[in-house]
Amino acid sequence: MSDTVRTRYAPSPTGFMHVGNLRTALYEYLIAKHKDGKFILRIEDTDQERYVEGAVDVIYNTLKIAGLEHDEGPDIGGDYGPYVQSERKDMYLPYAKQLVEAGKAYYCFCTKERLDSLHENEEFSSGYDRHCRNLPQDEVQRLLDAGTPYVIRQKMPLEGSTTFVDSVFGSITVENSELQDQILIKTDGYPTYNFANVIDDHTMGITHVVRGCEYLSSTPKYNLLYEAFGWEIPTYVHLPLIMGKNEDGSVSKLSKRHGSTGFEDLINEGYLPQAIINYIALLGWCPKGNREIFTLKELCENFDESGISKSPAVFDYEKLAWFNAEYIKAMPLEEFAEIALPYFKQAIPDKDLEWNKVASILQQRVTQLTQIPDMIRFLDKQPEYEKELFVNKKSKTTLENSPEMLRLVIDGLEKLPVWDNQSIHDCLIGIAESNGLKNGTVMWPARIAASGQTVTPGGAVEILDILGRDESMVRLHKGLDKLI
RNA sequence: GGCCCGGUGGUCAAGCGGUUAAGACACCGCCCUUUCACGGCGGUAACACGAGUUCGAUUCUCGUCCGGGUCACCA
Repeated sequence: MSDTVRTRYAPSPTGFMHVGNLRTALYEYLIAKHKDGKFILRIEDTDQERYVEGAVDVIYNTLKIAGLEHDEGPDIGGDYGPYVQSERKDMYLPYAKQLVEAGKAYYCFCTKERLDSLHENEEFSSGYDRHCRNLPQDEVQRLLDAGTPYVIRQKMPLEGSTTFVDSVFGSITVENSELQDQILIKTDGYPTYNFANVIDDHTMGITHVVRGCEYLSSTPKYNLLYEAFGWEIPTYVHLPLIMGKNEDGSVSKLSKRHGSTGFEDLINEGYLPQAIINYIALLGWCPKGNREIFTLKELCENFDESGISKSPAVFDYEKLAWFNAEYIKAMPLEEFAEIALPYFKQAIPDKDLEWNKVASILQQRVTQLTQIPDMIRFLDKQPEYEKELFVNKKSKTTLENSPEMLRLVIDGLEKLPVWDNQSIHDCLIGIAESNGLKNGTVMWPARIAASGQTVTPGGAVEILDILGRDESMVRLHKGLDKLI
């Protein structure tokens, strides 16, 4: 086997892609691609009870939108298939039996009920008493022949300790007495997650096992399995958890109550895939320099495991929004206009404005696409407004001088031969100049009359331009009427 | 509760025995500007606590406290 790095993303199809999972997938991708390795997708569907229709497509879609293209997987094949655990079902039992023969595992015939009752007994608070661990060979055979339901459990050493090295957390030692004789094969014949993982990772040639650090404490069991088979232990990379901030200020593992935690939810809230990827890449990993904006390709080039942090990180929607705004500002106008169009139509379904102009005034001030409708609705229907809006200290506008300003503006604009940004601009600036006024003194009333609100995307000139001559004149006159 | 892991400003974080303890988001102020925003400049704000090692600890060791994870026929 070559020394190519092979990582795998092994989600179970639940129909929901949590950002924590996505971040794991991202790091797996980056670790592989940084070294020109392979990123493999494997579907872990050994839990038949939790199967969700269409959930696999959610995984494909997310990876595609996020740009995390896998090199091998159920949909595209590869040399190590099949890539769906349920299709590999028959592979696991022989391995488990091999362990039984080697004395590293054993059949357990305990019923669920008996185990449950053990839970209530303090003496066996672990919920297991190793009842079947030393069953005589002939008794085992007798029960097997009788068709008694069984599971196969891993036989943990009763004493000593197991040490493993994680490339993020370093060396970790656990007493073997802490380890339960975990189930390898369930009654239904399916392997448990932990067992299937080891078999699959080994048979698929996975070199780096990347996963959330909730698996840190079960890693010794994995190693005991690798050792029992005489297999090479992969490099472990355990990632710190992503937390969410609670209302009382405390933190806990990121979940729905903290807001949107699904990739799809975030997209629906107007965040760009690249911005999400960029942000979560930096949640738990720090590049060498001070740069923060990275394309996926640049992340691949710059990623290195030594920058992964050990402590959990709180997901911050404000920082995500900042990244999002940066990505929006950086894209070509045409591209922004295209992705923003649905939001334009949402606010103004019936009118056909010059969307490129709308996009150009919006692009520099949008942080989430979903904010767009509220920002531009006034272009379609002017909101009711109070005449007090005309008063602005900084622009030196009052209820007294505003009517005059509007008259000047109306007179000036009426004479314009062409209605475009440049002409309107020159006209308004000209009015200010020839009357010895601040630009703002002219612009403020014009913008208020044109929009009906104090905060607008773009200034008076842009808004008048977009509204067009007719609508502009109607609004300016209406503003004037309001004042006199 | 046992075991494992972590603890630098509100958040993400750099640091790896000697620093004025970076940078980013957020916040505040100023400038620019036809508003808001953008942009520019500046500011507030941190090494959980207590011992020890050391000439010297944010950095190393131990304890305390706090936070998290894990103890399934779930993954």
